[in-house]
Amino acid sequence: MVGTIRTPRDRWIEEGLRALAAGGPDAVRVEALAKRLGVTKGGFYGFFADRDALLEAMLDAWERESTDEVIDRVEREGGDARTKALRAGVLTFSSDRLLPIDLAIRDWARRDEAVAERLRRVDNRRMALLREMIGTFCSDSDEVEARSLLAFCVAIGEHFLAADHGGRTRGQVLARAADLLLDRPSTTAAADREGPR
Amino acid sequence: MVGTIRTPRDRWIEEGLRALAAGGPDAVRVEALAKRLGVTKGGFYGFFADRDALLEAMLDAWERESTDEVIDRVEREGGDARTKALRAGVLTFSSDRLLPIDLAIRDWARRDEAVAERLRRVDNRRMALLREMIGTFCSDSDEVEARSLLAFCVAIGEHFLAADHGGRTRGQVLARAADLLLDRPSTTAAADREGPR
DNA sequence: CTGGGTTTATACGGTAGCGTATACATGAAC
DNA sequence: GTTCATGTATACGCTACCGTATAAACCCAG
Repeated sequence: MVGTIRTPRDRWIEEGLRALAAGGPDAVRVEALAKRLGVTKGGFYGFFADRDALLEAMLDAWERESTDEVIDRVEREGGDARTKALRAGVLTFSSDRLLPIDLAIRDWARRDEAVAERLRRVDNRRMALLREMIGTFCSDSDEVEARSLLAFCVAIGEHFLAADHGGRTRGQVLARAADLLLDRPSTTAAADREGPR
Repeated sequence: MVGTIRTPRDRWIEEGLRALAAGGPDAVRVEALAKRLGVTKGGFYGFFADRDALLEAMLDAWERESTDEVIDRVEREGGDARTKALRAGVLTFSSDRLLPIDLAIRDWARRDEAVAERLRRVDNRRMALLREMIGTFCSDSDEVEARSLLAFCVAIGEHFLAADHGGRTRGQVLARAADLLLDRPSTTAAADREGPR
């Protein structure tokens, strides 16, 4: 090793993910990233063969970060299944950093089969966590699957929806939806109902 | 009127929506549309001031088509609330034409406030239909809202999810999820099998 | 058949981005 | 202090696209 690396490979990936989150894959442009990093694109092609190689590396980083790292951390901190699955969801879907990247990749996957394949791997691991959590209070495996899908869809779909809720906040409605999905008596009930089934 | 219009304004909008559905707003490029229409961009600037004007017109067309037209048709064909809301959903979310446009606009709305505002108008009308349908069998308005949100999120989120379901098809799991949301006894009850519906 | 308005083709200048080539700068090793 | 690999700046050719200008093609009215 001789010359000091001022802008290492990881910085390009990090900045690329930021651009992806902000504007989708089309917004990941080598010269724009360089400008944001305060350098020119001179060094870029030492780390990456071309723009596509950066996109691949970004997806690698995202995939690792949103599966292994999240799961490692969840396992390390322990707790029961419900606690762990909840923490996994929080780590992913409440992260100002990971969430926008996640959403951008979901849209990207609709148009690129290779991206869809990666997303499938990640989503399957997340679904496994959801099944584990919901399986703690529901024994019908078909219903576990349905509730897990509902939970996952709401975690994602919520961010693609623009509807208002007549005086209620989105958070309030989501809380009530979680009660339904997790088969909890509603915490805000009036003349109250009960969860399905 | 003299010269015949070979490529009327609507053709540009239609082709623009196709490009939007296929590749997002960045894929709507004047010269690319012209090529697909078999002309050059010569006539484009007679109909539109610039590319942004086309994007606006596309959004206008989409907004009208996915609210007024759907709702007119639903009302015209009649039926009870449940039937009508269901038909509205089918018209929008089972359309090979409208669905991909809808999804593309949802992603677009995350980055453009003006698009988000339009989406809010459309989504609010759709939510109203859902509330109406779910209100026919559920009286707690908070729960109606929660179930409507869940239904909407699953209708959208489903397309942004890549997970598998362990032997089941996505359709089967969705059918069971619909049973839960609509408070129907499951049609695929506990111990048995068979397809959706 | 001719005139005139409308649509389209073609050509242009400008910007932005990719990928390459090449020279410069840096700092650890010797 | 020299060496030298490595990261960086700069310049280049190329392509794609935008928006404008202008000329050609077209079609209907008269």
